[in-house]
Amino acid sequence: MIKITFPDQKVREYPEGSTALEIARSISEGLARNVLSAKINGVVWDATRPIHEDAKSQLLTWDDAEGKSTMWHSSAHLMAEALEYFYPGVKFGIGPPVDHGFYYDVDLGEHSISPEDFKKIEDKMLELARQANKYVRKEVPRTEAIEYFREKGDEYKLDLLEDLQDGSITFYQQGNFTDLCRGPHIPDTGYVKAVKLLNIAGAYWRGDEKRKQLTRIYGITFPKKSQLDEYLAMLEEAKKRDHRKIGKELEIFTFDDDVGPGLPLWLPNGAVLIEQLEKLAKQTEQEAGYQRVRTPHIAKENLYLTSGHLPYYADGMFPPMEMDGEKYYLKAMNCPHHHKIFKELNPSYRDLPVRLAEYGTCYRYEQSGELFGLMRVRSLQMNDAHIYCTKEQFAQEFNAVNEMYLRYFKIFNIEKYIMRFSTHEPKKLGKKYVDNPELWIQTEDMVRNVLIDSRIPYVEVADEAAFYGPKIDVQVWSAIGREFTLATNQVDFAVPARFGLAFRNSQNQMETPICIHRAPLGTHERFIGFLIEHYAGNFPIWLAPKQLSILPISEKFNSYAKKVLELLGISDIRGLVDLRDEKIGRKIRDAELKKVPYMLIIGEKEQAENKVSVRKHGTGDLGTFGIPEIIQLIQKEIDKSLNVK
RNA sequence: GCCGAUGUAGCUCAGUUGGCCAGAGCUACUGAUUUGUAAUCAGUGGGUCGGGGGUUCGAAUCCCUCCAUCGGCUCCA
Repeated sequence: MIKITFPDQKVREYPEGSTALEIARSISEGLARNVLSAKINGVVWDATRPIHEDAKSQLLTWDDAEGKSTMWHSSAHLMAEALEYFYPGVKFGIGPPVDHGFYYDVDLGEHSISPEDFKKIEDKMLELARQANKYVRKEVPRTEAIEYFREKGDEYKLDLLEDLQDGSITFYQQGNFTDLCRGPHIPDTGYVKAVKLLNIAGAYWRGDEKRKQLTRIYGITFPKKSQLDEYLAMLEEAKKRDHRKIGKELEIFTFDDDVGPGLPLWLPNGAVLIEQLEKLAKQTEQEAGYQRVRTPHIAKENLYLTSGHLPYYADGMFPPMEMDGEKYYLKAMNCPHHHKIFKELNPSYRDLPVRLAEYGTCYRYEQSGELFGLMRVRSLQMNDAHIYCTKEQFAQEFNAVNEMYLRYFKIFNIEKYIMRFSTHEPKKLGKKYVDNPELWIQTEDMVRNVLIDSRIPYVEVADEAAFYGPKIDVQVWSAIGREFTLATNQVDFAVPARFGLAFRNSQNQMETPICIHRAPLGTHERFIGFLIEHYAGNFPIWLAPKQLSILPISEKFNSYAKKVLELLGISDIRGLVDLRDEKIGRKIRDAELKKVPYMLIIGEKEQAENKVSVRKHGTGDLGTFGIPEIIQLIQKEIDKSLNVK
């Protein structure tokens, strides 16, 4: 007998060799039907794999992320079986579960596949699923595994076997399909009740662009048909939030072929958004002791040779222009210019920290395939500043920056994010990273301590640092689920020395400052793109391009409406009058569709009483207000949004 | 940059096997209407069918090429 400990700490005894499925059945048949896999002593196992020793056990169902993963991993095998049926000789790369579904990388050889083929593959998968074929685990000696895939001619699996030790190799077989796989899998294919193939993409073998590109097929499966319908509905909803769609509808930005890819044109509404954002940032930074500077968009080659960017990152910059026998580059970052300003200021330790802020426009040559609406562009305005401080001041400065991030997140109601702390990889010192092992460790410790002390949740990832120091990136997700860096906070202990930056310390010795690169609002392009999706275009009133729309019932009230707009304008309220010869229902509809926060309706009664009827976007009629009252209402709402300390 | 898909009026789209001057709705403009909380009616205008080249008696439709966009991969200082 073995002792099984459940998550609630209850212990029960089972015969040696029992499976998670049998354990589930001993509790209830219903549970047994839902068990997809189990966590045995912290490792996810097949529900049908015998357990031979005392263990902590957690049964995994569709409600557990790991249960879903098991299902999707098995679904990848199911899709592989269907693919092999239609495309004999297909070779398989890897086929893992992902956040929403699974994919399989395949080499179709002579064949090709398009979305039109999805239906027949889905149908085949469902047919195979109905057969409820068992997923059978088999431990295989390495030589036998190699023999199997050599005979099958699958060089990708052979490549994978290169990295595997004898004794750790397992095959899983269901129906007519056998795969090299560590598992685990669901008990049989019958658990799959709904299948949807999502898209096709190219993917390099082992993620290496020098290797062959395979065809990646994405799909998702569910244990219930209704769950698939819900998922598809959710995808449709997400598409409605897409900043590219809303950005067009609300006339925020556009791209033009003659201007160039990745070079956004900000329409008047978009310009208001940026200006409001900058107004907030300037105010925040002024309070935090930053000074504003301004620098040109280009610089001579030598600046980037000094900074060390050119040898490493020339590919990411626009090619140089030649002028008077000199090469000039469009700046891809502001720091070198700011370093020069620091040098000119020639501060002593008494003047530190020096905090230089500039929302400089930078140009980066992103690969054409990388461009993505406002989220990934070639001209970008960084919410940039560089803080030069002493080692002693570092922790406090770094912490203050993090606090500024958190304050912004509160203002924008950003709740779903991850702080990603990127550190160096010692083996790559001198190549990818500046060769100064002590400083790396010392700086990373300083950053880690700040994070721990301020109890900011974070994840640490090795080998993702900047070449000049560790960094913290704030990761968020777009409406369609793509992850990207919103804000960044980087430590630089290397480049200031390259620029010969120094200050005189209290002992009258020259010392190199540490530099903190920080961009809490990332780039204004990406931040606005994110905000459009975050708010689905329903901006808080302080940001809204038009805060209200004044809607006269008929032409007779146009002049009173214009007067109201003028009065509101004196209080810095942004609005417009809908002077079109349309009925009020139409004007309201259009203002609602444009997501204008407030509509002021003006007719005979309002004009006579010197008042306005207020309708709130998405809410409806609020009743009649005097002009001072409406000003107060809006100003209160703005204060509430911005004063969140 | 790579794989795959897409590109028709300001916007959203139809035109699916090549065949009369390329269509619709919304927008815009003109007129009528003077309107009370999510679309008033009528008329008018608007398109090098992404660009270039080719096949054909004839191309939005077939082929080549370039550009852009979309989904991924790679990249992201």
